[in-house]
Amino acid sequence: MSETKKDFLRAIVEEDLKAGKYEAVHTRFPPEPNGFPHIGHAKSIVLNFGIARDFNGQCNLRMDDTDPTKEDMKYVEALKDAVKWLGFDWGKKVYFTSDYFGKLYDYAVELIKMEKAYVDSLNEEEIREYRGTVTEPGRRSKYAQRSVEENLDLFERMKNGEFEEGAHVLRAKIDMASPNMKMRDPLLYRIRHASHYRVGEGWHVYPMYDFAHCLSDYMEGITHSLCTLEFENNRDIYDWVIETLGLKPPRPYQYEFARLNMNYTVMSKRKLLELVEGGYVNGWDDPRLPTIAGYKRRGYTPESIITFCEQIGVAKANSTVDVAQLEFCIRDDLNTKVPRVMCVLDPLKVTIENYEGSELLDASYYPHDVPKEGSRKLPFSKEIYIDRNDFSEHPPKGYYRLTPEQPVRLKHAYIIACKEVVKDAEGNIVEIKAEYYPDSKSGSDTSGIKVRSAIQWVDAASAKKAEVRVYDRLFKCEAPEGLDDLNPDSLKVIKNALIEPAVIEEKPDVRFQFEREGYFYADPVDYSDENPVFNKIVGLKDSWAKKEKPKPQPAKKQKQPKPVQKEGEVAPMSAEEQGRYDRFTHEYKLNPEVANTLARDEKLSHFFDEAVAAHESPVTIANIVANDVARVFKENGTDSLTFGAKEVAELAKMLDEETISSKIAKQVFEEMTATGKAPETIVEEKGLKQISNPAEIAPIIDDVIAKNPDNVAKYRDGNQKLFGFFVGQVLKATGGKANPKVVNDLVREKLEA
RNA sequence: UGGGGUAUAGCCAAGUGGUAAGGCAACUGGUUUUGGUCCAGUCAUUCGGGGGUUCGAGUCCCUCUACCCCAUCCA
Repeated sequence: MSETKKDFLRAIVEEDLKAGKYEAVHTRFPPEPNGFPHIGHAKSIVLNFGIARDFNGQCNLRMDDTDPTKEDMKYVEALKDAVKWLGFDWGKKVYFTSDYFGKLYDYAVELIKMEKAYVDSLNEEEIREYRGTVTEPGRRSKYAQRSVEENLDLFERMKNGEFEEGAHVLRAKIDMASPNMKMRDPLLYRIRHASHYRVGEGWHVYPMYDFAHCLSDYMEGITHSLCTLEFENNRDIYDWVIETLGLKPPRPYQYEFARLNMNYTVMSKRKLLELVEGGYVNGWDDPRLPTIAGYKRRGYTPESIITFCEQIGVAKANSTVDVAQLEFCIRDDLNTKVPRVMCVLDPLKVTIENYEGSELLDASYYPHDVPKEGSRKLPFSKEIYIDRNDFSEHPPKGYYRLTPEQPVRLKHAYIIACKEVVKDAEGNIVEIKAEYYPDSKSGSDTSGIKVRSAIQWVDAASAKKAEVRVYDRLFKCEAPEGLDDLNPDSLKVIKNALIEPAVIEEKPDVRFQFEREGYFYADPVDYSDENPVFNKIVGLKDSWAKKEKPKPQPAKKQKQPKPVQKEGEVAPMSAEEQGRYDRFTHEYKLNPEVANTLARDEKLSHFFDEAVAAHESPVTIANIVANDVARVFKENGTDSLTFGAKEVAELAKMLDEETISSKIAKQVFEEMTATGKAPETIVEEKGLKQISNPAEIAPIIDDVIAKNPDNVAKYRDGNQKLFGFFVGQVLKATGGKANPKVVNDLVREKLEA
């Protein structure tokens, strides 16, 4: 993990490792076994196991099974299958939160003893009511007053099953007025008399996610607990539990990333379940579903899914990935892997009138650009089938295939020409009578005939009948909202496709490219040699189809007039703020924006006044205070400042006297906030005084110009952007000390010369 | 409405004050016995809007806007 691009999570891990915060990284993939895994899980699996692999750490597979009413062993198996299928190794054992019920209970008891948790006996409705709303604080239940002894007794009896469900809950005692709703005395345990799929009947209380998850992470020695964005608000509880219990380090920290969304499909458990239970698809492994089982059954390779997950990256912005990206990954993977064979989806009979007998043609399984060996014999005789799409009686412009006037090559065989089109009573084409050119045999063609296209075909006598299931997007729109958006043509079953015999007799693979059609997979469930069934994995790119009927492209990007953005109202200033503002603008002649920033912030105003008292240079000081000091205040708060107004005044003075450049001033300021040293000392120690002597700067510029002839040419060619590049290079060469104004002038002068 | 997040091309996404990476999609052209692959090329004067600071801002400051998450005894 060095030269490859890092996502923000890997950056955090690397930094923590470098800082010695942990000895090794330890992640976990913690699904609740209450549904079948989908490609969103794959993203998380690839992330968690991938980070562990990249940094030589470990990744646990943990079933987060704290709700006995929802979970089931079949989901555990499905989850394990998914991880295994993707090629990751969870080590010795699968972890279960349910294995920690005992320890978790002990931690809860500890919290009660610390008076940080209490048994609440409000009912569900009351609890909701007491919680308040996002704008109003909640209020604490009277039961929060219970003594430690009473809480201990009650909690134990809850565990023993003495109470009805809902009679009591265990809650953390945090803050009912917290602006974070999650922190308003979150529930830790609830009573459930349900039987747990793993631990059975023993327990009558079950821990909640917020209590169990952080502690499970801690107990397993997890270092980085990665979860999706919707848990951002839960992070405070995560930290609270670990801190309140005073657990000894190292402890895990939670980081959040955006979950995967993809267009033309749905990803939520609820919606997926609706599709399956409603019979809109054929089970959890329906190849149209974005479930791991679906992709697997459809014929996707684990490699392609992993590549996809790596390509889309990990970030914090909610986004919807184009399914075309996934399709690219599987095509790209299969292109170099699978044999090419011929299958005719919509057969049209062709009789080659001047051909007699039969022969076996040599045909490689792989095209010239795939470095793999292997071939089969292709039977050829008088009667063959081609695809109906590959003949056109009245061809559109640009049609390369067979027409009454245009010959075509039969892939791996001869060139044929159409002699007669046979139609039925309704005028449908039922057969083509054709002629072949004996000297045009593939590999030894001396006919000199040029054709535009080579099409797939099968020999009538030896071809096998096959069922081909052609899948299209499950939904007809990018962001489906409900069942109404289902694509009625998402599954097309072709019963009478014809396939060359070698596919069944030789079985060179289970995945194939059906030449010129796409990639297909022998269905692992329904396939038999007697009744072959193939699933379409993905089609080939088809630039002819695109040309023939162009998609209704959303009107080309006309330089649209920028949508005017509504501007909200700015809160009016208080009298006090207004007073400061007036003073700053009149007395000190500050720019209104800067004055505004300062005036609206009491601490900044005060800081500013103090600094000006030390050095009478209001404008310079105001700029530093309103920009840089404001940032420090924002980031670190105003307590524990390492510098005071006096230091800022000194900095301003050096700036005013041009001892240092504004660029260096930023650097000095950083140093000042980090170490608390006086600006003069920093400048002195690091030798940061500005270089303004042109004689000193000029040779450096010459050097930069000499080293970048390409960019000089580009600049002189009119690429004005490069000006900044040269200035930057010169500044870099001088450690930022060159006076940028002088550099600018000199660079311009020399470049224009 | 309080709090927590996010905003860079049609879709993802790098980018930590000095030339707006990369992938997908799209579009040219070349090679091709797959209208595939491959190869060469095009595709952001600009980073949600407006101001400010700076020689220089996608990056720092102020402000506005839009979207997502939180008031399950789910996770």
